[in-house]
Amino acid sequence: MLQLQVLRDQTQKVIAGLTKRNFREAESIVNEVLLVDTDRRATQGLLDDIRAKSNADSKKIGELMKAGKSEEATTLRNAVAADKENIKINENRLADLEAQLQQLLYRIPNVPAEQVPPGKTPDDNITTYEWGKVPTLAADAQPHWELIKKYDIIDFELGVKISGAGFPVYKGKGARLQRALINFFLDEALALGYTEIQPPIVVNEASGYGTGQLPDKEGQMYFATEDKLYLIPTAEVPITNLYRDVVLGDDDLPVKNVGYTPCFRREAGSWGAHVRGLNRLHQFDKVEIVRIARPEESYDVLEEMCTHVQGLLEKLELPYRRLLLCGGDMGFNSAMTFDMEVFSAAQQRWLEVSSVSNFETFQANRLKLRHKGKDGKVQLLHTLNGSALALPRIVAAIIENNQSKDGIVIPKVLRSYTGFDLIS
RNA sequence: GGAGAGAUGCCAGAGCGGUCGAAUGGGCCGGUCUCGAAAACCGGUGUGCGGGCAACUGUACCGAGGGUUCGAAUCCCUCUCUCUCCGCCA
Repeated sequence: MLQLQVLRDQTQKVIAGLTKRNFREAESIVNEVLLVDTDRRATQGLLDDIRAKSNADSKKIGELMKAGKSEEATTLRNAVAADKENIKINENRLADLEAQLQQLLYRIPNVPAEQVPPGKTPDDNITTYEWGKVPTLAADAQPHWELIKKYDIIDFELGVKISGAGFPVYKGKGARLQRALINFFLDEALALGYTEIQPPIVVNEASGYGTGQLPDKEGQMYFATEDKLYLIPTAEVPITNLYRDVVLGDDDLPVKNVGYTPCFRREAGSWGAHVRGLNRLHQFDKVEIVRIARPEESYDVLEEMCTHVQGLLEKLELPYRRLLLCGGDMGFNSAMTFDMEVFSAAQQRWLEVSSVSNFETFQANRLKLRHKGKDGKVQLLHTLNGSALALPRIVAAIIENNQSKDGIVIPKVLRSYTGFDLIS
């Protein structure tokens, strides 16, 4: 959620930024916000004045009663009663305007950072870095959904039986590969000074609002109606919400958290040819890094996070490219996002395995996550997060790129974690 | 699931329906003292919104939401959460 103050002070800049991400209603909705806000402030001014008068009169009534001047007190009492009506009317009006404002603000996406290129589709994303050589596979190379059957390591049919489509069962070396990757990712983050968090994997409604899944995206989350709890779509939600309504001091910064959780996504209506096998699931595993930083440092932090993620891919010997997302391809909350994509030789396509974003104050404003310095000044912090990494597509890429006539070769860094070199 | 107790500022903990944004203690920050520190003493120490260049000022907030009253942290109702005991249990 954008800050009203920013909307007021930098109206044109905001509109220009929103236009960069093809948010068509930008101008009209921002103007509506400004209009409602003006009304809101006028109403509050009026309300405060009436309240001030009413408070003063009430106090006076007390004094008059004490002094025994009950007639004067009664007169004043009637005056206050009239004010009370007026207060009620304006309170309702104010609440109404605030709700309107809130709804409008919820609809406005974040303003892209300066460096974000304009554009509408993924074709407009800019490749800022590429690493590794795409392996040349044998002519009979197979996609992972064939290989997992061949080696019997991931079973979709079994998943369908006990849960449904998109809930695979990992078996034997498949399960061990999963566990190895999770541990590897966590250890790599810990080595960089991250604190490991094991959060709940269901969250309440307030948390959904805090990180921006609610309102509007409730259709993407599984919901336990009896207890009004949402299954998390990413660890970002619980880990970032740890800091909801929190004022951090200098000693609390920087915040560097890492957490492994399963993630649940309904992915309503997004099934098709491109989402075969592990490419898109209802439940998958992910190690997420979450950072909270001072505004002036957040872009350095973003770079640091990207470097970390790229390091993971390099250690896994997976060829990848780094994309700076264009305005039109960025998520609603993000000010700047880098995607890491791994090339799958067998599918002959790039697979997104990580998305690293700086939300600037967009989430912090909703969360009321602030920093209070030694000078006593309170300001919103910046939040960032990134996958480091999401498992299924990494697994898909490893299986496909490392296939050989002997079996699937486990990347060297993982071998101490898996306990085996080969899936055969 | 059953019974009871409670929810107040960074923490602990007071608070006859008006003088309570809130005693007191601790913590923290600043100062005096000191070569330095401790102790002691003095002062300061919430957030949102509105107005103001600012000093400052109006208003709201004592778990959340309603209600009674001229006036509510204080009375009433509902909800949420926490704690204790019992039951169940990984």
